[in-house]
Amino acid sequence: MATRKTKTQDCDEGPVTLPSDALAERTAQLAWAVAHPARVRIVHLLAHRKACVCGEIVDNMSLAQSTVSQHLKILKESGLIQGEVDGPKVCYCINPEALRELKSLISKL
Amino acid sequence: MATRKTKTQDCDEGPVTLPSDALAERTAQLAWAVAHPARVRIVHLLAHRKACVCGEIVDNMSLAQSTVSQHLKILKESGLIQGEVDGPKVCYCINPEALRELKSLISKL
DNA sequence: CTCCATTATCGTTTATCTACGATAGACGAT
DNA sequence: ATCGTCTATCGTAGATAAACGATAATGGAG
Repeated sequence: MATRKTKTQDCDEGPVTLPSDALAERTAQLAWAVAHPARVRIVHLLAHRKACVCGEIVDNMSLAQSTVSQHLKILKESGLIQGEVDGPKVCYCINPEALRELKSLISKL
Repeated sequence: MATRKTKTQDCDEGPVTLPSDALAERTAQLAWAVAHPARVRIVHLLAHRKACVCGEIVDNMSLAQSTVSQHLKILKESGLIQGEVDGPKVCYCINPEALRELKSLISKL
């Protein structure tokens, strides 16, 4: 333990509070999912149109189709969005529960 | 076969709503700052102790000092935390405004 | 079956992150 | 001035991300 007894007026001496490892990792995981402008836009888009979208996402993003597909995969893996096959197309939609989880975890920071 | 597919039922045909580029990028930037478990822990720690902390952070994290310092730099660059030199030590504290901004941006997703 | 549209995946390149040890700089104390 | 402490930076290595084009896979239409 360091010998810091004097002049601690600047520092709060309260107990150290850290989130559990699992919580911190989940928070980081969800935050990371929206840690890219393209993914922010996708989440925003899906969150505001209640239902799914498909290749429209690509049209609204100045990125190659394969790149968008990769971002969609990342979002899907994080649980934030879900994809449903509808014929040759795929409809994506928000997973409201995961989005709520993200908001909740961030709000508790 | 049905002439009309389920698409028109599943998909909201409303206008496409996307956040402005600047907004999406700021959201991504702040999200990225907490997109690592170590940085989540640091932010959480600083947010719950009102004032600053220094090498304690290192002690509470099973990472090398240089690595922690790098994470602190990232957080500082994002604006989420601030560092104040106090003699040979450096006291870090949360930037409440930036933290509020992060929470606000995420909550609006 | 063949063609077309839609997505996902592969392979590659480039850039960035993450982690560490070593080292330099700043400061108080002796 | 020198020493010990604390923190930031440098240099490096390995892993991962981001972007693209090319290609495969799926399924509807003709």
